[in-house]
Amino acid sequence: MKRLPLIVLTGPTAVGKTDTSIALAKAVGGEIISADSVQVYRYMDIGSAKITKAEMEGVPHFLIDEFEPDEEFNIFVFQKLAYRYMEEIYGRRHIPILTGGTGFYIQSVLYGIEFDESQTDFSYREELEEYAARYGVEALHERLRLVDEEAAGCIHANNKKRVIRALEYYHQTQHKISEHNREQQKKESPYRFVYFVLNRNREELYRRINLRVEKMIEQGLVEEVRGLLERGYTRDLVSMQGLGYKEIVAYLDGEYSLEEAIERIQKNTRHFAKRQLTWFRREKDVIWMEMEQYAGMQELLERMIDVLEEKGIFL
RNA sequence: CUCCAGAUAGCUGAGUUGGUAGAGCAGAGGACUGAAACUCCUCAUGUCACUGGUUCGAUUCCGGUUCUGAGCA
Repeated sequence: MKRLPLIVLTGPTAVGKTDTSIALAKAVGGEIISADSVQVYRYMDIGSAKITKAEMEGVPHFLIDEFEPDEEFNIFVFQKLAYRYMEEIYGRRHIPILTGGTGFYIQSVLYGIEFDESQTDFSYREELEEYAARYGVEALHERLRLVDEEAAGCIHANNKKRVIRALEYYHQTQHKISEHNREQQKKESPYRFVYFVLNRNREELYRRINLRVEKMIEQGLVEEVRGLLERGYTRDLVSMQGLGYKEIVAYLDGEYSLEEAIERIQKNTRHFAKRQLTWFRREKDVIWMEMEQYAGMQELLERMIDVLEEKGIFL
């Protein structure tokens, strides 16, 4: 069975993925699938640094602007849609390029992680949430230990969200999530893939992040958030937890000044970039591209195409 | 000028009734398998401004110096 080609292009936020993805897509005849948990939402453009129609330069893009901010979107939904689009792209004899900063999403597609068909059980989550509020996170963790000792050993009691998910998993499937995870971890990718991670030196990356946040404000991030609130999207939505959105909402609610909101967005974005790098470091078969090693886009592109040829992507 | 207050980790602060020091933030590292731009874990030797003195021992007490703030001119 011949493995299908897949290009992954990722890296920490503000590293320069968007520009690179367009150049690469044009060079290899690729179509882009966005692996970004915020750009999928409509009306969230400035804060998510969403690519504009003009910047796309005619390259097809998927999973951008496909959901309303109050629709449920998660990795399960993402994966299903990504596979659907990939099939279409292969049908056109094009190469899918998975681009975006959500490492978890990329992993789910690349390794074909299997998810249970059952729907998110919000009421059960809420029930556990209340249990934790009443008896403490330790007690909740103890409940997990009773049904899945291994998972309890891996998940810190303070990590309430993960503890709840592990309990939810057991509740829905009668199986231990730790066993499920162990099986999924063994998986080999069914694709002939190249996984590029763009990177640059930390100071430079942080400088770019700080600058980008300032630009977002100039471009009207505050107005964008105000618009979202006027449309009725509230701060408790998952989409509104996005970087830049939650802080501006808090500012508009009078919790702190605009200046402080800006500083918080910058800080939180730096932290996010750091977490992304931790994720990518752990991924296997990753090809790191240090941006400062290349004089410009042309040079970077040439190097990437060399790698693609070596790996037999164009076979 | 002041029988005034302060000078402690990159920043902001605690503290040591004299036995060489803790926090928060920043920063670094890590985890993550249906909320993932989420959530969570780990990481501090710093001439305790400088300089004399008292003391077995001073960052901690006393004197002086420098700087900062406040006040008075």
